[in-house]
Amino acid sequence: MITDLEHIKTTIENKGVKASYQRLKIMEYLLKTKNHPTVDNIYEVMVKEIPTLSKTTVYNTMNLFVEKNIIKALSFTGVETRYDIVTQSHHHFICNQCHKIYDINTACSFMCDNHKIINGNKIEEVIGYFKGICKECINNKT
Amino acid sequence: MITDLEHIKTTIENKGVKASYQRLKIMEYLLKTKNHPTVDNIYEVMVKEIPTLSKTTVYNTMNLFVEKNIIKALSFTGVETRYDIVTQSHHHFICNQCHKIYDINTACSFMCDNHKIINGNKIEEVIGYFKGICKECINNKT
DNA sequence: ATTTATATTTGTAATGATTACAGATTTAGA
DNA sequence: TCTAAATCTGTAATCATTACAAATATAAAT
Ligand SMILES: [Mn+2]
Ligand SMILES: [Mn+2]
Ligand SMILES: [Zn+2]
Ligand SMILES: [Zn+2]
Repeated sequence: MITDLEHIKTTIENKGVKASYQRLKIMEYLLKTKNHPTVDNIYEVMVKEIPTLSKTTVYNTMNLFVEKNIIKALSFTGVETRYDIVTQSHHHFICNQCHKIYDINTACSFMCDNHKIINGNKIEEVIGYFKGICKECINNKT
Repeated sequence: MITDLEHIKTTIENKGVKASYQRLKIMEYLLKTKNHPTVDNIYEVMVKEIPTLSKTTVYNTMNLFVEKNIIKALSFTGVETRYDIVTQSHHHFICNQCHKIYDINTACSFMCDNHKIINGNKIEEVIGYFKGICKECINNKT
């Protein structure tokens, strides 16, 4: 996994985003931990490395990254938006107990991306996710 | 379609909800217009019939109805929660242009409800919806 | 019918995520 | 170095929703 700052720099600059120190470090964090973080998650971790960091900068950076298709914004039933460094279409499993988010990459009829039209309506995006109890939480239940 | 107030009364009382005037009228509205309204939508319409109506009552009523499985709360990517009088599992198409919400009832592999376990995680609920341009908006595009 | 207890409604204040905005700082170019 | 543009920062505003307590309505008891 490439998390070298130079590589990250070229990666985001190729997407048309100037690579400021804050943006680089936030991008590094997103690549390192692919855990669908909230703005708060990112802020809490990054402010330790960048003590002057403002939460507004995290919001601005997330919005910019989404706009430039560097990340995807996910909004599950909860309140806070979550961000996904994996932009290719995939779905998620959200644990009702520990609230962890898992990527679902197995080929699943879930995404019938092949239906381009449904009831006469033109599909541009298919959003889907599962909710339930995750593997870990099942095992931890004695 | 049964929208007679007496019928509505027994319907919601069968679900264990006392049928106050506000609750009855709100339920009547939900049954009449099955358009996945927001709290604001409901309030704006109902306050004309019940001038003393408080928006808090609409919130309280929606939360109670959801709790008692009379309606379902839907949260798409937007901000406001929408409410669905149709509680049986089905999916939706949201128009990116006119923001109308359509029910998708056609048998669609989309909902692989049959997978009870995915990657070891126990599925309790499958959430899915499509986004795109709806039939009407396509036709209105000259 | 009058009193009393319980449930519901109402209005306002609080919360929490996100955005708006303007001043401070950094970066890049002349 | 000097200047202009971009970025960052902190605070105030916004907006959906909830918390809460007082007011009202409903039901039960006398
Ligand atoms: Mn993901
Ligand atoms: Mn529906
Ligand atoms: Zn879990
Ligand atoms: Zn439309």
